Amino acid sequence: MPDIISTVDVILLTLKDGGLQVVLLEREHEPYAGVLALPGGYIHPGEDADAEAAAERVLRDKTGIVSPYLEQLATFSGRGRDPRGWSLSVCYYALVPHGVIGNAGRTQVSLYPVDAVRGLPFDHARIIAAAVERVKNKSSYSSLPVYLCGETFTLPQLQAVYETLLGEPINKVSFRRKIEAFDILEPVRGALATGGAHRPAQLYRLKPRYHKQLSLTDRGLNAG
Amino acid sequence: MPDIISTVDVILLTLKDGGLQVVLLEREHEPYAGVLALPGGYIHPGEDADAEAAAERVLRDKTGIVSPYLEQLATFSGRGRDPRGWSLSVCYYALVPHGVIGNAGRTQVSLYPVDAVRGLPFDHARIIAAAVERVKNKSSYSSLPVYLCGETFTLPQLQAVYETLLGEPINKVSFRRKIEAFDILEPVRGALATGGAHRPAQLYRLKPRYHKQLSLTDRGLNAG
DNA sequence: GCCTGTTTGTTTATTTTTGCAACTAACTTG
DNA sequence: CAAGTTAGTTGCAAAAATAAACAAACAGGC
Repeated sequence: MPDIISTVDVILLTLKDGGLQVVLLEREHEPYAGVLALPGGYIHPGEDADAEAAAERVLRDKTGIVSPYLEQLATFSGRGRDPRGWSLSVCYYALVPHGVIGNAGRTQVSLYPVDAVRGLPFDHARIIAAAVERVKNKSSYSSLPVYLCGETFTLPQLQAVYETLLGEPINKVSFRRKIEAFDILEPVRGALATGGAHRPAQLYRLKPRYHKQLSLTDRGLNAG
Repeated sequence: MPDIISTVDVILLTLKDGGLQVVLLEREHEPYAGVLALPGGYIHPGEDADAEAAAERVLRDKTGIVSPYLEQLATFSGRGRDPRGWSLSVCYYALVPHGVIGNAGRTQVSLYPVDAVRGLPFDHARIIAAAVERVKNKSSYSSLPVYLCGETFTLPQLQAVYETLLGEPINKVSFRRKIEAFDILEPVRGALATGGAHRPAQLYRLKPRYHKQLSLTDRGLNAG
């Protein structure tokens, strides 16, 4: 019986230049050596407690990044994915503010707009599409997008993040009502003075207990 | 490097006696031979196009059931799950009307209330809990529960299904509005005459094009 | 046969939520 | 210090969800 190639892949997403971007790395080994692909690697049963640990290891080793939010996306498998044979990849997606990429990065960590990636090996294009759909979908009823913001941020900034993810404008007061209902943010003393020639906005940060936990709404963050 | 045990498991759920029940089978082989567990088995790379095909095969071979709705739940993996070593199970959940269990069943196919399962091997209890949570969660904003109903059903019946899944009563007109908005049902000529000493209810069935496709709402099917 | 009980399905009214627009606040720049 | 700009709030109208009341359609008993 032929063996199964067991790997993990990480879809590391961030928001930059008004759109979702994904981290791609040049593959070191065959197949597709030198080609841009998702960070991934074999599961090391001796080293990894489980697949999520493997994903964390791969992400850390290949990009130097430790993401506060890492969630299993799905497992992609089958005969045709990998020229080496029947393969299985447990995929995880991570969301980070784009500031941490490049700072903490060790090798060449480059970002690519998710709509513009082409020529990816394996089924990585499909995997990215699935991750993007999941993020957009989850953004419509949860606090997920806060993981794309930095340590502190203003409500208008957060609203802009939601709007780019959802692809439509949101009513200001509806948005603030929903975020308030999540009850996951706390104001930081000291407003955002950033060179704006206008009233400074209040800075917020995630309440400590929500650092790794999402908040959901049963009504949805609708457009407006 | 030690090898990885790659399997699939199927959480086959149905609604019976006012609650979710799961199909468990006595394991044929070690470890835990003779113990009740989820239907599962090794992935056969030579035979299975992908993990979902493996899940369909396992379900068919072990229970005789082909489920119209089968969705990947998640992959559970790690060192401690299986006494044989580092293992990985891609899990799928299926929803069927409880009528098809036992009819199509070949061997001893038994149902157990999901709240009352105890002493399961591996991490099957956790897997079932995850599946139940997924089903309940998805029921709050989708047409998923129709897969628990038979070929035809009345709106009050469907509402009862939703209410047991969500664990709370739903307002009648709100419910009908939401279902209407899904636009997935069509009336069947001829009302439900079942021995009720009351007005008979209209029978509905899934529109053909929705036989395998969910319909979502962005507002949620709230309680009432 | 007709009254009663029961459940279905619809209509009407009330409350809640949402969306919009106008408003005030607070800052920078000229 | 006036003008411009964005932040944040308030009040109101439109829409939607909920609740209650109602009407329809059957079975069963008298």
